Amino acid sequence: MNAASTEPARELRRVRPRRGAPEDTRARLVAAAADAFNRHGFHNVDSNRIAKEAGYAAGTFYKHFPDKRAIFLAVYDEWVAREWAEVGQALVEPGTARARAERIVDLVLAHHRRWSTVRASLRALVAVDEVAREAYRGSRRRQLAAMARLGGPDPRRREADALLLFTVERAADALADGEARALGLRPAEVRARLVEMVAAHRATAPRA
Amino acid sequence: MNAASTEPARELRRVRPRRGAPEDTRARLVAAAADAFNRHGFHNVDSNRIAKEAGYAAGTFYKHFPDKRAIFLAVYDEWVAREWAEVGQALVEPGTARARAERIVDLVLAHHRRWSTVRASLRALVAVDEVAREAYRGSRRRQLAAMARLGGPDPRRREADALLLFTVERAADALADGEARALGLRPAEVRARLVEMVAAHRATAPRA
Amino acid sequence: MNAASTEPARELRRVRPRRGAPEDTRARLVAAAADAFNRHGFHNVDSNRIAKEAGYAAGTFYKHFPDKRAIFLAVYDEWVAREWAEVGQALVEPGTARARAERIVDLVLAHHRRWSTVRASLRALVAVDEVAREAYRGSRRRQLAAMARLGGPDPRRREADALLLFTVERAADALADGEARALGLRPAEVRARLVEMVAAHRATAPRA
Amino acid sequence: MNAASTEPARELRRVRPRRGAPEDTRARLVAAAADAFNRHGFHNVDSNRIAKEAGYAAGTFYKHFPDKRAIFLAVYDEWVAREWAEVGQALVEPGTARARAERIVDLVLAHHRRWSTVRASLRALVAVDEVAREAYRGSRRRQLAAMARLGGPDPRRREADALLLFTVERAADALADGEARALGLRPAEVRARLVEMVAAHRATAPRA
DNA sequence: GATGAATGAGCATTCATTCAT
DNA sequence: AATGAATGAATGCTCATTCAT
Repeated sequence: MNAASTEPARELRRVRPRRGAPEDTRARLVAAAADAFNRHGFHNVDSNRIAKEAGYAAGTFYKHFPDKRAIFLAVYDEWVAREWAEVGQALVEPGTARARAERIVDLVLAHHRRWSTVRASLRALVAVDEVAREAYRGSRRRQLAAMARLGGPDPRRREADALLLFTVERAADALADGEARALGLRPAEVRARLVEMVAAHRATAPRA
Repeated sequence: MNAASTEPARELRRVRPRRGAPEDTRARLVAAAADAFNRHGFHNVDSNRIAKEAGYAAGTFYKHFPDKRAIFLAVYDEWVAREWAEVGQALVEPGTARARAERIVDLVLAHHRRWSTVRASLRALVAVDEVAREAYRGSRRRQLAAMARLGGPDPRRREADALLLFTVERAADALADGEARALGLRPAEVRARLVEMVAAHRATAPRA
Repeated sequence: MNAASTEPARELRRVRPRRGAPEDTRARLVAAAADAFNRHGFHNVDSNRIAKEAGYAAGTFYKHFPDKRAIFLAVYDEWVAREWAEVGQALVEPGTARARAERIVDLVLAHHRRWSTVRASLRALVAVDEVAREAYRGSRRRQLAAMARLGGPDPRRREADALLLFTVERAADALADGEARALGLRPAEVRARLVEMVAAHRATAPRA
Repeated sequence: MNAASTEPARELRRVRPRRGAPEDTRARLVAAAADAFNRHGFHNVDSNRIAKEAGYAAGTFYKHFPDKRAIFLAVYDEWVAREWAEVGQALVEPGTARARAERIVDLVLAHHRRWSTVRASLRALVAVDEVAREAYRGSRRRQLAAMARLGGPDPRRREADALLLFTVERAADALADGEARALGLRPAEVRARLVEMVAAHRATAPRA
């Protein structure tokens, strides 16, 4: 009924009960994992540490996830879910196409800033791990399908949608992980150009 | 003076001498590493294996590289050197801007196809490792500087250059690693759009 | 008064009550454990799994058994009790010594077939675990004493009894676990020889 | 040319060189493993401990054996090789059939005393592990074939051979692991009966 | 009596790296 | 320059057991 409904309804208390609801434990583990993966990358995080940082013993981890990859993909799922929810929200808010484009670009930038290292880890994992690849691609397919629905039934635009997506994402990565700054790019200028591209794209235009 | 000069001058014999020139050993190790990293990703390759597949004993590796990261960066250096040499070559060849753009896009696509997994590994490593980050960014700075030189002294175009670079690279990644196909994108259409973007960009225009 | 009296009198209902009689719970756990131990061997079975397969939660197991070894020994006790009951029955049934011998050998073969893996686990455990050793040896002592009682008060025959027991058991193991077949032994021939040995042994002769 | 040729030619020095011949390392690991398995059983021994007790670091183990099962089977192989060599020797030594039978029984008893726990572990493993099963059965097949060769070409005796083998082994186990004593069996009497059985068996008769 | 989430010590295995030869 | 046996810290994962509910 309200935007907050995409947030976990249950507030995770700092002092956890000795025996909590599984979904709370899972959520705490995912939160700790997101943090750890984002700080150190998939391969520099170990499952014992995730558990400990979530406030649990090593073994608890494996009651909730079969392995490290699984929690990584859960982290990915959560990131995607949040990003889509917010972008979806931004798309239906009133205002000019440009205002919408600005909101979307800023949202994406914020998300990439938040998930920068996890993003890089994910792509590296996807390159090499079949299961991760399937999870990733499924998610991407749904994302592109959603974009297509926004733009009406012109299948020839699929490639245009994808290219815009790629550009915005790659630029957001560069802004998020410091590459843009290292290259001497002015963030505001990059952002402005992204906004322009998004605004120009029919997918963000109001539905006819 | 010709493209072949970027190739290793010395032909690496299959049957290596028991005690060869250091640069040959190094080259063989880098070649084996490139292959392994590209097949399995940085973290799934072990240094003993690289040595063995290059035809050496485990210890030999550490006579030529201080650690695994170092040889990974050497692989990166080689990839970049080859790509730039070829793209540089393509830029000065005669023909229309569109023909040049096609050559460049095809070159980049070929390179991304060849290095797809290493690319993903590199970005994951860069996200997390200071030394790799410096190496990567230095290389990127030089690349952007080269693009800037092509386009004349308009500093405001720096961001445009970078965005084009990002788009082409990200799209090439998607084509190379199967993401494009998984998303139902038509490779020819993606390529055509990239060619268009490159051709339209002033950096590929003949120098005034 | 009849053979069935060694069977659990109480029929274990499939749908167990949330809170049943302790002996029922125990029986269900032992049955599940027997099955699991026999399928995978003592060390490849975990107590949580036993509980779950008996239809209980992990903790319930420890309300009824102090540890995994204890339930294993309970399984052993049950196997022994059933085997003795049946063999004892066979011994008092009418017929020739040979017919009795056949019944006994077939019974033993059937039991070994049923308990083959548990038997191997037991001996491995006994070799290494003091408590299991005591339980096992007590049971064996009673068994040999029973055989001795059958044969009258000739203490010099103790070794002969034991050797027959060993031979029949070892051969039954080989038939049960596939070793005999792997060695190219003909089951019928092995059985025939066992029957002969048992028939010839005075323990199976009718009491004087 | 002499019996000693079945012994390792190379004397393993207590103070090992930092970098020895692989076969020495392997031999030391197998010796340590034999000891450990025999003391604590397969499942209560860990590979790190084997390595440490052989005087090596944990990782060294895995340079010589793929896993714990492999070294266990190597221990088994060595035990079998030694036992066969000694029994083979005893069979061709001069003397009466009875003297030969005594030597053989005593040899087998000594071996079972030495390997008692490993034997129990092996059978438990064989019950549950395909690879161990194959290794075990191959070895047993060869053993029975060797017995058959001793006794001439009477295929109907295969079962008799096997039953004798089973009886001697099982009794030797009982004597070795304390079961015989616990059952009140007199070792000398058991031994005497075994000798008798072996002497009576044609396999130990001099070749016609 | 039963639950089931949580525990935490333990274990098999890996791999970047060293160094005596 | 090359070898390759050896290292040992690290890590993913298991499982018997506990205890608050």
